[in-house]
Amino acid sequence: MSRIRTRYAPSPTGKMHVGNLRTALYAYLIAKHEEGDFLLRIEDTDQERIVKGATEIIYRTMANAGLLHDEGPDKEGSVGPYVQSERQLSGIYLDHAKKLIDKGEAYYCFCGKERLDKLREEMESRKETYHYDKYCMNLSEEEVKAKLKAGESYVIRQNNPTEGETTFSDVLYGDITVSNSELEDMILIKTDGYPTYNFANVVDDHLMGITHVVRGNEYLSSSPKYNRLYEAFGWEIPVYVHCPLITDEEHKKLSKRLGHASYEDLVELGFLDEAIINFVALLGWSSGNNVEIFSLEELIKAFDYKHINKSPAVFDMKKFKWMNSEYIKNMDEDKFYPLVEKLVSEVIKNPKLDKKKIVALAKPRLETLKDINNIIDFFESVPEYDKNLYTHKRMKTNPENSIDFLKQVLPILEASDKFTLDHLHEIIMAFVQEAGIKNGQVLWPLRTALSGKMSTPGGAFDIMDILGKEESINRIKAGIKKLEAELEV
RNA sequence: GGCCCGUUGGUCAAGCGGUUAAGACACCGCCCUUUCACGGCGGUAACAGGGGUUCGAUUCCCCUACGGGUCACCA
Repeated sequence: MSRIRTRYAPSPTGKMHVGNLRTALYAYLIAKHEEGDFLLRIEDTDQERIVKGATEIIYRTMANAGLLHDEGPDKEGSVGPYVQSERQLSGIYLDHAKKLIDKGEAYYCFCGKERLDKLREEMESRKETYHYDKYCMNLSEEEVKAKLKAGESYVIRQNNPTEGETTFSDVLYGDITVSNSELEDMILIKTDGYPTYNFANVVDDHLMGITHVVRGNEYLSSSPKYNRLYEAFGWEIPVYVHCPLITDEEHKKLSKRLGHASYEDLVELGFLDEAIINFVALLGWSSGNNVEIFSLEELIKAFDYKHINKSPAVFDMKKFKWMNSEYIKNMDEDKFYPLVEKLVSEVIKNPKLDKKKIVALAKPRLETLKDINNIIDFFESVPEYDKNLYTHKRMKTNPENSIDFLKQVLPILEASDKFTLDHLHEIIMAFVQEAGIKNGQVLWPLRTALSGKMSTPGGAFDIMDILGKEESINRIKAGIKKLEAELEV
């Protein structure tokens, strides 16, 4: 067995879509599982669609995701260059196309847009599927030479048989056979001299020694044409791995409109790199032994591409959020804090508040990084709230008795010189015991007055510990005032 | 429309001729608890339909239905 080589071959046309990311990930995992090579090749043969900066996005995304390539434009190997527009300069694509012409497997075509449009129209009106009609196949060698000499613009097309059938094999989908009459004489070299994706892809995969072609399901139906190209060249056909689609909740292809289309969007929404990789890996693949949380290293070890699913997978935001929260919970505080420091600073301005403590408290309850501000904003200031927040059925508290409880604890807190977690716990609990009431009867009103929120990270003690004595007491007083004002008839 | 592919609970998914058809997310209930959450325990919920093959089909074959992909000088 030769060394496995896979590649990720994106076009620099924008952000990195989740579907592409998964294709890249699977290609990476397949190679690394067997200690093979993973290459990055930029397919920029459509000069019009190139988006400036898109290549940088690809580099950045791959790096952030941890999908490090062994060879690529920025990491030269022995089969470079790794950018198709650069490869084009040496004329390899045209040379290869000409080899095919010599073998009768391709031909020059001089048909202009007008004729093609007309042809298409005619066929459509007859309800036939459009196929190029091999018109230029009938040109004699002399005619071709004359046209070339005259400088007529041309393309080179693949010459596919019209009878018989072609079979190709995919590891996941098995043998797929199509009638040759379905095969279009696809264009190999465009008028501008650039190869089409279809052609460059095959040529480069072969020249770069790619053993496993990993790509999206959408290429499944064009694969027979690729096979014919390999056969025409007499090249060894690679192992095909066509990955299933990723869809949205409506079972439609993921789109940008949903806001979770690209890797960058997900990061923007507050998802962690590791969680994204983990989740995307599980969209279409499973380890088979009930493990779901995988680091990239663990994925490499566990990944067996023969277990990739055939059916499309829905990108479920809920499960994704759960997974992200798992990663957040398990992260070291020191590593986590820098990730949210900026966000937290937008909300917590009071220099007396210990942001690290606040973050530590909020961390276990986050689904995404972005959630944090809505959870901790009350530390900065108490929001407007309804007095009925003081009502708690199980604690048997209500606005009326909350006033009493708050008034009773207030002097105890005021008298305390220490405001540490332990000490607060001690003095409040002593009071609770003495008064013969339930913990919640004093703690619930306290927490409400301190936060003005239905739910908070941590409890009354944690909040007081962070707020400090002065602010805590002010808030409790404000709570009493509010209740008195609102209960007054 | 032609061609190709797919179809196990709401979602992700185990299963690869004989199972009480796993597990996870979500949902519901209970417990824990100063709230929510976390955590623990439990529950509801699935083999698209119809024919074969077989002693026996979720597993193999065919048909239908539904879903998706593809039909460019885009990748």
